[in-house]
Amino acid sequence: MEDDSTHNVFRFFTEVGIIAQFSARLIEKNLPERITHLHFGLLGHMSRRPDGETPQQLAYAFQVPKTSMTHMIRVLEAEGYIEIVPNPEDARSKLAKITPKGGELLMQAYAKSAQDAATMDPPLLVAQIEQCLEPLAQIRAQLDAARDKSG
Amino acid sequence: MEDDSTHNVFRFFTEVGIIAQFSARLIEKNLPERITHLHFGLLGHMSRRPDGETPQQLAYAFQVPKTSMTHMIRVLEAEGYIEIVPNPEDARSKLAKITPKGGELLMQAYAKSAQDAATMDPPLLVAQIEQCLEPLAQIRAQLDAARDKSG
DNA sequence: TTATATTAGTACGAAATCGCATTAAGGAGA
DNA sequence: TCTCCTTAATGCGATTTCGTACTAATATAA
Repeated sequence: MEDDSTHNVFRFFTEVGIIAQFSARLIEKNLPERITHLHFGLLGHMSRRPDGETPQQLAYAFQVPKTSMTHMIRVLEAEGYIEIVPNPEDARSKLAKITPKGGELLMQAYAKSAQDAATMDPPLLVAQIEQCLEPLAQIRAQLDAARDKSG
Repeated sequence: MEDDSTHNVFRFFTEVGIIAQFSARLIEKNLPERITHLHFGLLGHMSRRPDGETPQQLAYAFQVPKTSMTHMIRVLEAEGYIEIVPNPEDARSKLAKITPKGGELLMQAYAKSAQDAATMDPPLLVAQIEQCLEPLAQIRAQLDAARDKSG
């Protein structure tokens, strides 16, 4: 990779980092105390997996340490947004499932954040966002693949 | 914003969030204990501003609370990567400046991370990255503008 | 079967994050 | 000049993050 590409890659990471920070704030503005955008992401993830997922799977999917996931899950459970049940296939393990209350929170926060995004001033550049979507998905998939190879 | 756009916006935020997480890890792998990608970003920022910046300015630029910035700056100073000098224009304030040691760290981490990025397997999708760069910059600029209006 | 290695989750502790309240300096008005 | 208001930074404390070490259950192998 020659110098110019290197520079572009770093610039890309910088832009992505800043945008991620903004989107996190956008969502957390519409979440209760103690619930972060990662919790929101967890609820969304679980809502697509009604059978539940293990803490391990969740930690992997969200790229956070297992201990951090333990803590996040505990917060969500304490607030009643998820429930933890034993894993019938492995007594060491557990399954985390979203509750109706969690689904409710997810919907509410989604709707409010969508509203905020829609009424932003100056308006969100939806055309640019859609233009980026495919390449970003490819880049992410490639990063996933590289992670799986190296650890 | 109709439903489809809304969905795309959220999907965009999700992809961006995951990629940001990956890039953070990529860089932190080449940084000493206790130094994060945010510290790396701070050093890069300061390297372009030899006269230094106030903690306030840095907190704003990186969108973190002032108290968090106080702490990050303290870590960087304790390790000798920056120096804190009084602000000649305002005795309440201070200026944070990168030191030669900090510049050294910045270069080293940059070089190593560039190497890692270049040797990734499967390889980084540089074409897609460059394709996203402009739209991402526009999106970020627009988010900056929206932030300035509302707070 | 029993010993061994691996794996899921967590307890614990050090460090980081960040909201609230405080201190000190700057600025505006009488 | 003397108040009063605002602002820069920090002290403090509750919470979160995450590395290390541990426990319990599972898989493997002799």
